[in-house]
Amino acid sequence: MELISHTLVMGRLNSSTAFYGSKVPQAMKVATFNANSMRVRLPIILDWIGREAPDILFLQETKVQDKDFPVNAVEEAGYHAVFRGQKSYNGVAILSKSPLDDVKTQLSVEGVDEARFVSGRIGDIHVINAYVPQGFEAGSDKFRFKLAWLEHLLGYITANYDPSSQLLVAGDFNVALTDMDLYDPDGFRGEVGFHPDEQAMIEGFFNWGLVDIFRKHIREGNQYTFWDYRIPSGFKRNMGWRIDYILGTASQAERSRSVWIDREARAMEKPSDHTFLVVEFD
Amino acid sequence: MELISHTLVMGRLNSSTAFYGSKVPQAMKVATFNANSMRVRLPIILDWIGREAPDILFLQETKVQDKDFPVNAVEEAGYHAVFRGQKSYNGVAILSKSPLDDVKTQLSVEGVDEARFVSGRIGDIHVINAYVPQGFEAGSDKFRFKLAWLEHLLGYITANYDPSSQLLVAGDFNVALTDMDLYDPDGFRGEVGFHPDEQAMIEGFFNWGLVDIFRKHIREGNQYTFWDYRIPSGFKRNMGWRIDYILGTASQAERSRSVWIDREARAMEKPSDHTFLVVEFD
DNA sequence: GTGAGCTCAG
DNA sequence: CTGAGCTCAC
Repeated sequence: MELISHTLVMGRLNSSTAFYGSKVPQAMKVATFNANSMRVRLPIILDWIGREAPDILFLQETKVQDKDFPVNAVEEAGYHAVFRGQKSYNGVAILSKSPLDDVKTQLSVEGVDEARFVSGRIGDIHVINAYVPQGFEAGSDKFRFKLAWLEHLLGYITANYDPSSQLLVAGDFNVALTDMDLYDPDGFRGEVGFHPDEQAMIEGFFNWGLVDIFRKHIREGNQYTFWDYRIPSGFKRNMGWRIDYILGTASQAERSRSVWIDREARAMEKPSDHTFLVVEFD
Repeated sequence: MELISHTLVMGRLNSSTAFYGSKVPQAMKVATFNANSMRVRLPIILDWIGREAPDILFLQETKVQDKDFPVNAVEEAGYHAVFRGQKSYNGVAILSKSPLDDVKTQLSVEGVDEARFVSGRIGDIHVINAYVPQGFEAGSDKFRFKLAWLEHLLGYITANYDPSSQLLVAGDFNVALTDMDLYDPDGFRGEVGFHPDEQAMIEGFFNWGLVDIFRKHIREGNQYTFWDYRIPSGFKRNMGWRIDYILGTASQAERSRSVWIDREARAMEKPSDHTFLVVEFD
């Protein structure tokens, strides 16, 4: 499908198109993936979008400066790309079949302007891609920055969007929410990534009106999107964390039909430590 | 073919073999290759020995410590390996169909014991593999060390071998001898790699009785074994140097039938900056 | 330009 | 364990 984009509504659409001027949403597929290097994972990403044809793919940890972002390869695959990167760390991108409007790539927190945020709009669908700071260690400065960044993001959302709007917030939140969401809850309770202060921040997103679309559909545990490279055979032993999310306002949660985690992408050459989380909408 | 090895002469050969106890040399193929990393070039090397089936392959710049040398892969390809490596730099190895006897891996010069030398014997054929220091810059300490190392190698040869013996000395000498042997002789005259002092040292090897087997067979220029990575399209433009050699005593030069440089190996994935130099013997 | 190995971060 | 980017050497 193609989303009805702003430019189309503005009049460039020819009269034979069914949904001209309509606000009726169309089926779409959305995915998020912490690539852990756009350049290293480019073959996996091109293969994946070739096979799965998502309408929108949110990418985190692209670890590539804008001048080196592989725009051509992405465009040859039939996608538009918006991105903001920096040297070595962080970096986010949104690939989409239809171009993104109203693009924003900055969310400065405490004067720190890391490449962790991209937002935009495709037709009536508003999208935010977030790469939440990892936080290093509970109680550390980096941990406090993580909480501040989450608070700032939520503040930005409440100030700029309405719970009744069509909004998706996807990305790597670096927080597991419940005992179902990581392989050793007792071992990590109170540690970074599984700390009550982080979880309370995420609850704030829910309280505002965002829904964890994966959890709406799937109630089982042991469903992870991240496996630490440092744990020997961690993927095979499924010692992972569910820390990547696709959140949606009520309207989006409502029209979400199915959700799945692509464990196959981990069988490819040079897998990332994360994998693809996918939501399909009616 | 299989060379008549020491162990065979010692009695393990069955009586149907033609050359039992004989000193008559058999046809063999010998090659030298500066791998510039044994680990990175392993696919190229395995492919090459699989296709070309050399009896002996001399390798330089293996850049791998002995504990990490890919012995298994080499043995699975049907070769014995002797090697001496160090971290990051230098490193030499000899792969051979028949095992090498009387292996020596040390040639300490001025107290510096870098991994630049392996010698051994297969039957009556004595072999030396040398990775001569690059020399940095004419007149530098490293340049003087290069000359000292060459002098020491020649002294070692004259002290331990006889010009009438069957001796091969192969490797990367990091010296071009004449204007035919590099792409810009006037540009590099007197520079490291094309300096009269280095050339005089190599002449010493010839004066003792070693023959540059390539040059015995091929009189043309523009025949190179090394192309500096840093020169844009240097290989395509054939801006190279002939600095790798297979030298032999008179008896070996005599029975050398043909010599060639394998430019095809440079078309493979991740080519080295050097390529294979090959001599076939009757 | 390329490889090794180091530091930093995850 | 993995990636980036740095230094070093060639």
